[in-house]
Amino acid sequence: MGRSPCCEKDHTNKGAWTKEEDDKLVSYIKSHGEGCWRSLPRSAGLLRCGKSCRLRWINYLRPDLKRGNFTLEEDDLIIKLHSLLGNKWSLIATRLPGRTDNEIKNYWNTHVKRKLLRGGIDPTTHRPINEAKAPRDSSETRETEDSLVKFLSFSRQLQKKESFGEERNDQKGLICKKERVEYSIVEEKCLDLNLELRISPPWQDQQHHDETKLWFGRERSKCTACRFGLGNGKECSCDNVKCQVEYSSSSSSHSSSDISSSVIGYDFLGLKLNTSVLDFSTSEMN
DNA sequence: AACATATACAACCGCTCATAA
DNA sequence: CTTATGAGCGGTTGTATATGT
Repeated sequence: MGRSPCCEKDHTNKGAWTKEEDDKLVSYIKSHGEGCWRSLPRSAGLLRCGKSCRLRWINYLRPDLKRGNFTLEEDDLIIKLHSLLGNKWSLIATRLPGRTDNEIKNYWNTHVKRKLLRGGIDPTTHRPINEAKAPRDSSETRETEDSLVKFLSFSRQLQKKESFGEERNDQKGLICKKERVEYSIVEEKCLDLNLELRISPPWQDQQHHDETKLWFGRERSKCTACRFGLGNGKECSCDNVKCQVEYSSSSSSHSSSDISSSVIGYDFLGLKLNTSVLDFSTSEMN
């Protein structure tokens, strides 16, 4: 026995919303609030499916939506979050106030994906395209990070130039150099993603939490493994003394040899991190 | 000007998950 | 425990607009 349909399809409008429908939906939600989407269309006098109303409200009519082009910072954040979370658009959207999952998804598919490809990065794996199929090890983790940094730099230059009317040369997407504007982009060496992610084990104190925040912020420059709390483990590829101290203190209950199969902590989403390589697709829910 | 193709994005569809009965 | 239901998510499609030929 199949599920009953979410709404009566025969008597509902489909396709683009009219101004009148928008007004009805907005005024109804303003006076009654967001509630039962199934019954809302009838109550609001709309010949629409509840799902359609919800989508229209969330993606287009909500007053707190930020319209307009994505900023460079939003661009960077989306790329970084996607490298961590994959196609979890709703999670990504929670980190971009005023942006919806649908908007980010569309933006990704129409803009970011193409830019990554142009920069030689596989948009799915966030790794260099020519190495996308090779097995991952610590040196490649570092290369991936380097590629990401290079791409972000490239992306910024491209966006600046495009905004000043630079021409793109043929299908290869090459930039034609013009004398007019030369931007010197000083790219910070570290990825400046400040998610306030707390991947460290829950027993750790506030001081450590503050340090973790620092590390994910601009102040520290660490390898990927260290930023994910795996410092000095086999994934660690930097010689950051701070990483080594951190690793030895946070892993006092287990040896470095067994960390790969241990629960190393919980991230901000409540995902249990239990492998040496941060892989959200296989992490269990806490 | 007319047509073809590419692009952007709103909207839809089918599925999963959470929850109440 | 099972089933029905609503909410939400992510993939896909449809369509308007822009650009190229």
